Amino acid sequence: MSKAQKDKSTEERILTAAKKIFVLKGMSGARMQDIADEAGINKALLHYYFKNKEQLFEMIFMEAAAQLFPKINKIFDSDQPLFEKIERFCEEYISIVTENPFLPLFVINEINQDPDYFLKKVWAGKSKPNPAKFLEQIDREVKKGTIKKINPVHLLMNLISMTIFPFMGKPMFQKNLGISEAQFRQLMEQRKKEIPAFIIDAIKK
Amino acid sequence: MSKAQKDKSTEERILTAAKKIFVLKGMSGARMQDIADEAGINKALLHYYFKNKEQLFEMIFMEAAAQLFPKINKIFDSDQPLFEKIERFCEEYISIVTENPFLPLFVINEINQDPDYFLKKVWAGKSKPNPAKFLEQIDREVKKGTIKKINPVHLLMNLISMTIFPFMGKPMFQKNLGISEAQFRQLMEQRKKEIPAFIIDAIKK
DNA sequence: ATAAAATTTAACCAAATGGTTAAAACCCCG
DNA sequence: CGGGGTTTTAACCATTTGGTTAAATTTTAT
Repeated sequence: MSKAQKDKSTEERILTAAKKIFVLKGMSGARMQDIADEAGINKALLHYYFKNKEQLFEMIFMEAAAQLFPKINKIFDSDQPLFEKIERFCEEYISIVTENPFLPLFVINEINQDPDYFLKKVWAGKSKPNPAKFLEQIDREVKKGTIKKINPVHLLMNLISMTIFPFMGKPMFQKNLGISEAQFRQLMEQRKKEIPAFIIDAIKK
Repeated sequence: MSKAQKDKSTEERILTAAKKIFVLKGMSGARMQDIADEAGINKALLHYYFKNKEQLFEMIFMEAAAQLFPKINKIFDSDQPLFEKIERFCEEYISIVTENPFLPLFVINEINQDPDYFLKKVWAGKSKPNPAKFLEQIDREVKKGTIKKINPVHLLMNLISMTIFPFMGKPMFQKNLGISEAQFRQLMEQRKKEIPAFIIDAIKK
């Protein structure tokens, strides 16, 4: 059992352990025994708290998705100017993911396993994302002549890609560029400013 | 058995089937029975051709990695001017991945499962990537004053992120933006020009 | 035609895995 | 102290899964 868990309640410890294992190995790669071990308990007690693997997985997945998605929507749906939105998105998103570096790969993975099922689950009831507002905002700026002509979808893809992908490709980048953990963190910290600057340079007239 | 496979040799059909299943479900999610079914044969024959799951998986993974990595290196290591390299990379990479949309997620996934093992395997013997040359080239352009001051590592990350990520987030983008298969292909086709233009706009003085 | 190779059938095995159970031990609160 | 919820122990079960085997059948090349 890892140190950080000793004081927490058993249920909390199970959830923390399950998150770690599921996020690391995915649904099919995770073993209930691994989760029990990680939580410092036995399998019987694990099932005493959670009926089965699927139910536990769904809790973890939903929590992970809730950590990643609603924040995007809130920023994109706000009434800030375009450039400020871009800056805020990078800032907040990189902060979240720096603390949970494996979340994006995990979530995207499981979504790819069954897009209809998981995406319906994710925006069930609450914050279904409304990219329309953000896309229209870009369109307006283009027509105003504030920024260069660009298909808003490409701009959105560029923003999200540059923000998220480095975390998914982390081991690859690290091995190929000889980057330490500390250096990687520092790079990601820089990207909070670097990406908005890059984008603004690319689109402003 | 899918139509495209009827004429191919059994071994080829197994490899095609295995690629499809492994790439879709990952090592832990893939079932030997699924591969046999997909290849239109039975499990006994599958093991008649391939000793075990690990050996088969490694062939598929190596083939997938070989499809993705060496081409990057060749472009980055060439003697073309910077802007041409960027254009060529986007062009060729998007072409490859359009025909194999699940490859990047698959490879990145398995690399994350065991970075040391898989990355050692990938650059075993042959094309270990040499990003140094590309990074130095960027540095030279910066010093020459041709492009704005930028950390080459960020530029490299931006380029690779924008090129690859949209394929990994495909279902997410499709659901959220209401994009059909045809529209997605068209968007990716556009990105062959869009990304280089975007980058060049961002960095040229 | 015949031998060799490829393929199917079908049964089987062992290990891994998700899940259950019942009894005992532990712990905390009234 | 006593009882209710918690946790352990340890055995057990059913299913899934990777892998094997042997015999029968089909295909292919000589």
